[in-house]
Amino acid sequence: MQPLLIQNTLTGEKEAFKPLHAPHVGMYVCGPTVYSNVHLGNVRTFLTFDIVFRYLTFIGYQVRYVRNITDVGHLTDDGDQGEDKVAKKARLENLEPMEVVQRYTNDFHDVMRVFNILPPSIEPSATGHIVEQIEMIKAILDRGYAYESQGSVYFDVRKFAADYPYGELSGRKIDELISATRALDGQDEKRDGLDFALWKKADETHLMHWPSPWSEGFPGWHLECSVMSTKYLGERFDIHGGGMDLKFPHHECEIAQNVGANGEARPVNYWMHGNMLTVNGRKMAKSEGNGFTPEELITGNHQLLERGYSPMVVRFFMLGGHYGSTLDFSNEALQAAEKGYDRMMQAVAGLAGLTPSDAPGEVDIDAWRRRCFDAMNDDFNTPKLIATLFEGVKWANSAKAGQLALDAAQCALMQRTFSEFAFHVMGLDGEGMPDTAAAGGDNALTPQLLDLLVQLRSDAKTSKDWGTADAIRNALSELGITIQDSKDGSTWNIE
RNA sequence: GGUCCGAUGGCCGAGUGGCUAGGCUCAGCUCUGCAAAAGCUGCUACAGCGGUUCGAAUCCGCUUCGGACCUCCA
Repeated sequence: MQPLLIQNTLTGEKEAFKPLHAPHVGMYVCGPTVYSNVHLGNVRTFLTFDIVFRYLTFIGYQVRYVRNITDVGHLTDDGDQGEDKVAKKARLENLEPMEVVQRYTNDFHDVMRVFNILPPSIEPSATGHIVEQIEMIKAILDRGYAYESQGSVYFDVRKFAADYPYGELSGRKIDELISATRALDGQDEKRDGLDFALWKKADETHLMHWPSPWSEGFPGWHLECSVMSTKYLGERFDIHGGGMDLKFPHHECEIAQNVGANGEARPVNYWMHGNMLTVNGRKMAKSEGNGFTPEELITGNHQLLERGYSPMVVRFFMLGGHYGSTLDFSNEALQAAEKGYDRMMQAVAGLAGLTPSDAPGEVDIDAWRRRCFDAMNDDFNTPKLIATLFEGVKWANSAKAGQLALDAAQCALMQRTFSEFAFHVMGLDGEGMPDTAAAGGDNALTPQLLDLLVQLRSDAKTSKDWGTADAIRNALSELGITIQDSKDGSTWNIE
């Protein structure tokens, strides 16, 4: 097994990854709240953990990857006046709440598919686990870390903090939090401003509600993740992921709930947080109005976008930065990524048709391959991996130009390495490659027709009929097909 | 206000004490019927000021600027 290091946000250290029950790994990632379309920032987080999932699987772990769908329970405001986001949307759009949920769940799945983000092993929904959530509230009540108040149940943070560490993950201190919550009034149900809801009593206008021992109501904001991670991964599991902005209060509350319910002191061994996608240095968020949807990105139909970009280019762009750093979006950066991506795909395609040298190879492909592993083993460092792969791109191109010797074994190992790291681990789908581009076209005859045209042009070149040769090249160019000449003949490429 | 993080060449973006990624852009060259592609070469940076060290982008301190979280947020 590869010696993998993971930046653990719980400890702040980069630690050697040791699963509780190797080769099995349990991973939980906070999924989307399905009350609106996902934007590109959301996509980045799910991409981050897609890479984690893919790489762990690639190096031989059997991963149970749980990613939830939040379809109830997030309040729009703090305090008692809060309204469920799903219910609010339903009211605004005049829909059944579950209709809203279904619509945006479908949208989410579509987006994930477009970006080649793999589905998780289990995708549980909050509304499907109301019974379990009620059970966990009972357990927390039984252990004395929650109290009922007018039909609602709140987590007693101070009581909990007296027995267990609270704020460990986010580096918060209880006393500092107190002063920060001074502005929140009108919360007379709570004993303390720090307390958070486990169960909320629903008023008459609330659309989504369930019976419980305390009231007809709905579960609190953070409870579902505690419940579903425990149910499918156990009271203690390996990796919990999510966006940086969920660290506090969401993940802190999750830990408190888990510990409060069963006393297991360390429910999660490795906490991982993906950083934000920014636009002009600011976090992309719905409330900022600077977010765009994947569809807008692809079509280019948004004021921030000069034109559209393909999903794989966007994927490649995002992997060009480390998940733990903020990544700034710009048209310039996207266009640079697009060129780099195309160049890599071309080189990989060229590798397949390369004639190996009889002479022994001149570069150390084994060492290069090892450095690919090293990059990923260093906390999933995809930018480093990409840089390493580009060294291979250069060699492949040099070999094709007859300037570098690569023997048969080396060619094979390079192809295998690109296949594994570029396509398998990074999940690029090779859409820019001639074969697949043509296969994805409308007509299976396309490659043959193009081969024919290229052959005609080559014949014209041989007879020095430059007019015909250039006419064919120009005509194809207008159709978005480029012709590349080399010593071994000409090749075509769509787009 | 509190907590935390960041500041790298024209742009993006890795890199935690000496070996000084990578992509894009730009200039020159090679190849080419021309072009494109590709290859080669060049442009060699670490916000500022101090300090530690034989040696710092990398460690420490201060300053300036930016960001995230503290309220739903990937």
